[in-house]
Amino acid sequence: MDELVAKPKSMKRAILHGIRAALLERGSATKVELSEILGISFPTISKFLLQMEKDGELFLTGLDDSSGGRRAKRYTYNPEHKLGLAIFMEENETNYVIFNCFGEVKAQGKTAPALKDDAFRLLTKDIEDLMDEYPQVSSMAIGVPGSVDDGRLFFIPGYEHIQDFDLKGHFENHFSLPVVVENDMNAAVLGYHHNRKTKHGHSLIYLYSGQNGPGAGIMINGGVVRGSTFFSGEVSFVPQYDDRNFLQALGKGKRPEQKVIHEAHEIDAISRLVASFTAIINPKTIIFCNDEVDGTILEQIAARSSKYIPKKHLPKLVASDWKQDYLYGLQVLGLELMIAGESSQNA
Amino acid sequence: MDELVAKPKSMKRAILHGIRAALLERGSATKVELSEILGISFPTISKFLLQMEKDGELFLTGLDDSSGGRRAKRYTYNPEHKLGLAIFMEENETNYVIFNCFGEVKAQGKTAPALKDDAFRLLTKDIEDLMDEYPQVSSMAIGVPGSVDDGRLFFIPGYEHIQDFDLKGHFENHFSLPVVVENDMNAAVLGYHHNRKTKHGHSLIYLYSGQNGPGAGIMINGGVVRGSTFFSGEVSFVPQYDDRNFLQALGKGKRPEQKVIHEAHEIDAISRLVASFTAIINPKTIIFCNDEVDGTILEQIAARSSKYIPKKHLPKLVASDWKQDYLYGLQVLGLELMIAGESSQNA
DNA sequence: TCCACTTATTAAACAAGTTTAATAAGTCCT
DNA sequence: AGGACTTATTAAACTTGTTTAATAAGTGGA
Repeated sequence: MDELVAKPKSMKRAILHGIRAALLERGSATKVELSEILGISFPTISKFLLQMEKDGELFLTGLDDSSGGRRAKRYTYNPEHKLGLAIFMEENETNYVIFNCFGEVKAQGKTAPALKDDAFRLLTKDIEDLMDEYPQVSSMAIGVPGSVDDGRLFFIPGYEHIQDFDLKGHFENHFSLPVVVENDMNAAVLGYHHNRKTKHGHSLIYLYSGQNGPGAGIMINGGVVRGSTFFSGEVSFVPQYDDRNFLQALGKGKRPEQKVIHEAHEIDAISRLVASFTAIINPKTIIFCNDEVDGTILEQIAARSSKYIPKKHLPKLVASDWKQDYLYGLQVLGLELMIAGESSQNA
Repeated sequence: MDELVAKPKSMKRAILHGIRAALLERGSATKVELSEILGISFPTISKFLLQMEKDGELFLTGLDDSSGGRRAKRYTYNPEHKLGLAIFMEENETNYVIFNCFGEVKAQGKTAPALKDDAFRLLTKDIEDLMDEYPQVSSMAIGVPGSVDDGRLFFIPGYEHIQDFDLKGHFENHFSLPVVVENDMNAAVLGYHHNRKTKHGHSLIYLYSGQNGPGAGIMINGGVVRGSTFFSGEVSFVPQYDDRNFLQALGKGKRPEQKVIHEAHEIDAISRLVASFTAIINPKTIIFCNDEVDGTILEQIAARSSKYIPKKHLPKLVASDWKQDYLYGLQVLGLELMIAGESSQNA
């Protein structure tokens, strides 16, 4: 009940943000379209587009076919105007991707694993070189396999020495550009959400039964669920049988190399988890990794789940490319930062 | 990625809303305080307060002690300026409460059970009389024991004849004032949230093991969780043991009159549910009804839960007055509608 | 080809909140 | 009691987006 949202101060930024977002979402637009979409008057849109065109932030890409009168000018966002950098910190390597505003990958590569030891200096140095090569990079999105609290590495299992490290602050200071740090599962669910253009109100759960134990990224009411101690999605601990929780029921460890899910006890454990999700959150969709399940398995899970929950309430079960959703999620986060920034030319 | 928020059109309403909310939250305020809290300039605040004072919407209640200079005028919201009506639809009766902006109850009573048969006409008539007596009522908040989709009664178990009835639309048309309809558990968790001034980001779960089977109201990221088929919180169905879900584990039906939880199998079932909540959502607090548990029981549940989940991640377990939280939740919803309205005098 | 009609764009008058300067109303110290 | 200093309030100039009117650029039919 405090802090008003609609301050005229933030208008300029909000309008700019809206124009950019709308333009990127639709690929191109006319001034009238933008005015209608954003609920901003035509003259104002006009003024902003003029400045943005001067700055090279957008192009005039042609004229619409006439609908009976003067033909409308159609504008397209310049995808190369700003670039984004996404960094994936994994156990044995750190991958990076440089992408433009359309999400097209401009460059990618691999650098030293930053999590192990105190290899942050190496990573920082590598990024410095990268930034020299691509000076148009204007935001960084970093994914890490652990819990994050506003850019601080709250807890990353196996890497206690970097616990509580303010990764966001570190890079923002060093490179003077906006940085966002996010947990890998949360980034993946966000990526899926945007990629499939899921409706805003729909809740999603991304379920991953990796070798470090299963985890879930949960999205409700358009926001990622973090949990009071950043423990949300740690579904290993869900009690499922008289004397076994989800992790124990999966019987992991016995087959470290075997990724695909197929045994009956696994199906039942996952189905019980689906039932728990449904009875508690009732999500629209549960997403599995497509290297762990296939259509047949999903059908088996769906059938088994309906033993526990009325069928009509069960979520849609789908398989998706985790790696790709993860990347897309980081891109979305980075893009958001790029879009939110103010005008380059302040004249 | 559409529909801008910060339209100058909505400024007037947003400012008015902010002033009202801030004034009600703090009890009273000076112009400078409001200006700082809301981030709105002093002259603007001044202009609005002038009009609101003319309209009788607030009072000048005195002067602050000087902090070295001219003493500041202190304004207080007039709690009687508008009244709200809260209606509780229950199985055997319909209760109503008329309250002012401070949440003080001005009148209350009981009327015909509206859910049974087609007794809506009776209820509508009763409310008409009530409105004649209290013409200052300017919002209605209705609580129902079932799922609600934007004011429509999506599903109320046992009352299929009113399924899909647009309760909100019905009353808004009839009385020409804003109406909100909410599920009872959701209203309760909302009420607890506001009553205890829980931080906005914290998630809460209100757990109720009523005689119609248990249910939960869930609040995450400041919003109520509804579920894709309005099935969220139906925790009966959570699989917990080899061959029993939560409802079956509670062993309900055997003791219809016995409300208090105390048997070991109940404790374990609830503890497993707490564990599931924690592993999935990791809420800050789980609220029980104080007529179902006491401090000892809560301690037993906490102890038992820690067998399933590391202690540091377990939520705080508290008991609260459900009826009161429910009322408070409806008041909050009604108040929100009252506050959101525009100025009475449009001159 | 000219003219009536559409639709896009530009220009001018308005509206509403902010910033900055001026004024009013106190307090505290000597 | 009188002045120096603080703080609240009011007034005037400014910024920025909107509304409304005017102009430009096309289209299609006689």
